[in-house]
Amino acid sequence: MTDTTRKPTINDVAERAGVSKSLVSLVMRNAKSVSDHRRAAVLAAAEELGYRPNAIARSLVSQKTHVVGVTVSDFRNPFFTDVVEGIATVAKANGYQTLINTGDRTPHGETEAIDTFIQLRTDGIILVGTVVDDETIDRIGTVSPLVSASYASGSLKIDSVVTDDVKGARLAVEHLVGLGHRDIAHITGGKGAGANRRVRGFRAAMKAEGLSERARVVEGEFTESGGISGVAELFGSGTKPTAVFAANDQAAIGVLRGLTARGIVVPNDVSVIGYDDTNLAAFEHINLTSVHQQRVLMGMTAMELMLERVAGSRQSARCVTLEPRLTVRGSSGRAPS
Amino acid sequence: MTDTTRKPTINDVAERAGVSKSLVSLVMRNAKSVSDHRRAAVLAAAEELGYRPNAIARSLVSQKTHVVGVTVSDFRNPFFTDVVEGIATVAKANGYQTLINTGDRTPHGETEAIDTFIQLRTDGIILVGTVVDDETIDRIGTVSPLVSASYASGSLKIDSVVTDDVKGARLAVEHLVGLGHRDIAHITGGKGAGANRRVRGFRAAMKAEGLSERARVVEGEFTESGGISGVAELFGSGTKPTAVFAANDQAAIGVLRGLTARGIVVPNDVSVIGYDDTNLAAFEHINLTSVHQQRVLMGMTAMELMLERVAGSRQSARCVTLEPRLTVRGSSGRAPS
DNA sequence: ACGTTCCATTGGAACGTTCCAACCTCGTGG
DNA sequence: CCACGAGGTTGGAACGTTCCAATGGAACGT
Repeated sequence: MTDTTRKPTINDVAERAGVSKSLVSLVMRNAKSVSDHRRAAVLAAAEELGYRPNAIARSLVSQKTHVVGVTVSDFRNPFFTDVVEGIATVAKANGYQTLINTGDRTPHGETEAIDTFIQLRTDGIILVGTVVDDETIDRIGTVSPLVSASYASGSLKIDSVVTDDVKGARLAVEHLVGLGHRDIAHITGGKGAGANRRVRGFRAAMKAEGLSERARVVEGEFTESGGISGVAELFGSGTKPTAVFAANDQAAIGVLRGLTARGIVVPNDVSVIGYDDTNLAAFEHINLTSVHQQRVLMGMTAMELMLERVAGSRQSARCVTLEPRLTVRGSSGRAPS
Repeated sequence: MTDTTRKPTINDVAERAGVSKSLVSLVMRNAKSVSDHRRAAVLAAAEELGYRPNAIARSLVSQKTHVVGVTVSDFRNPFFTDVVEGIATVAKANGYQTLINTGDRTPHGETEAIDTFIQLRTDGIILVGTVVDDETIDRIGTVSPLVSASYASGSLKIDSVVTDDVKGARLAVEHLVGLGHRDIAHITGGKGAGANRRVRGFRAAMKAEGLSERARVVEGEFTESGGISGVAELFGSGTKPTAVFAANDQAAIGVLRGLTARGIVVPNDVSVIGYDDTNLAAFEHINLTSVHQQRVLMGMTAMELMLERVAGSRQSARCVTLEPRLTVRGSSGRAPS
């Protein structure tokens, strides 16, 4: 009562209800061994004062925050927002909050974001499409439960959940070859999470089809401009491909744009395939054939792995692999004869 | 030294460096009145132990968390992610973290999310495109600094930042009228934030043009399906419009889709205008004329208002209005004669 | 030589909870 | 009638920081 602006504490409630703070604490956590009339009195007092338990103080003593930190490399990429949605859904269902941070796509920024989580003592950290190196991941893994989504870390300390990108790339190649394409190019995702596996998958699949020497690979990025510059390189010199497999949907959209600007018609002249099968690909006016990733499931699985770790029910590292599949739309068609 | 797994505390560092915990505290907050050799000793000890200050304990005594809670109604709408990006940028630049939560688009879910923020004692709360009612907003405003983005609350306790949607709608109408259109329809955003203002602006602008009786308004939603059903209604019966103004880009994309399905050519037969001017509108294959909102600026402004409140440098409520402008692309053209 | 000021440093009291051992008060069985 | 256990309740000690008043020197001017 001394200061009317200050938020009421457990002691204020106790005083008003005429009980000890310990009893208020028990009521707030609805313990069973509390008599009905006391419980009612406490709840009434709490209601009257507008008391809300202080999660900060609670965390300090219980050594649990019920918050998991999530770093996401790019907020604008719908792939990531879907993964985050999956994480948030499972988190909320289990009484966890999510603290979201973006590392500005740089290793340094992301490391800083992670450090903040450590200082905040989040119960765990989930990296979505991380760009930090394995050594750093390993180091953090010793300090905090850590799960990586969309990037398979080499570290033995942490869990990860990824799509089988090698297979995803193979699905794309097989589809194109089935349509009669032989000169197929891949625009990579640069240093982005999963980019390596897609390149390897592409090369392996082309080899399996006996098309190794016709496979072209050019360096790109997981962005629209990455796709545009890839097209410039592919169609500037050398044998022009009849099909382009881009490392993600945003890059594929850049490819569509680059091709249109050159007067090349999709899919009549050139077929295009993306990766992720985001909502973008599904828009009728884009209508992009794309390798589907189970994005929301990826996020949900990541959070489930985290819950196992937090509960201490599992010590060993686990890597969950999700199956890709191909969603065929209008941007891929028969190879020109 | 008793427990090797436990995280080191300020006392461990103090002991190792041979100083008091108070001095360690000073070094950690890099206060100036510390001798160089002691500072070096403390930093060395901290480094060796891998000490990271516990932000929880710090918050408890300082009564500041340096975290702001952000509720966002729909993660998948790129408009919101841009606003959040603006918030996060300014927050980070000022040493604040953002805790993001989605209320599952329901008032109840959002209220719950807000309550969690209150228990966590976030320094403030920013609502992005909120769906909760004015009364609740008002109540929360007495407990915590509160800023609403994209929705102008009637509450006098809280700050808000919105786009001048009445003017935005007028820009759309004037553009269409300038192209010779007279039968113009509007598909609304239903109960979404800002939807009302856009309807009012549309009606007012049509009236100003002397076209009140030719204005058609049908109920929609801020989603693709909202646009599709709007088209079904508009072109199912009654005078068919030559131009459709949708309440946001996602709905406009639904409109494009619905029109294409009916064999109606854009913009030759019908012109379409969206709202938000998201990245979607800019995609070459969508190429949508749209009313531009300064999304990132909206987020940045919201966070700046929050900072003023947190610093206590302002008590009175403020409502910042941002200017819309029209981005003309390929989906709007001259009215058919 | 002696106050005075200033700087570096310190221990103890907060902050608002939970946890734990201890304490009543019954009722019950021996 | 007493020992015992169980249910309900309590005060004090954590948790890991920051804040504050106090301390001990060193430097300074007179």
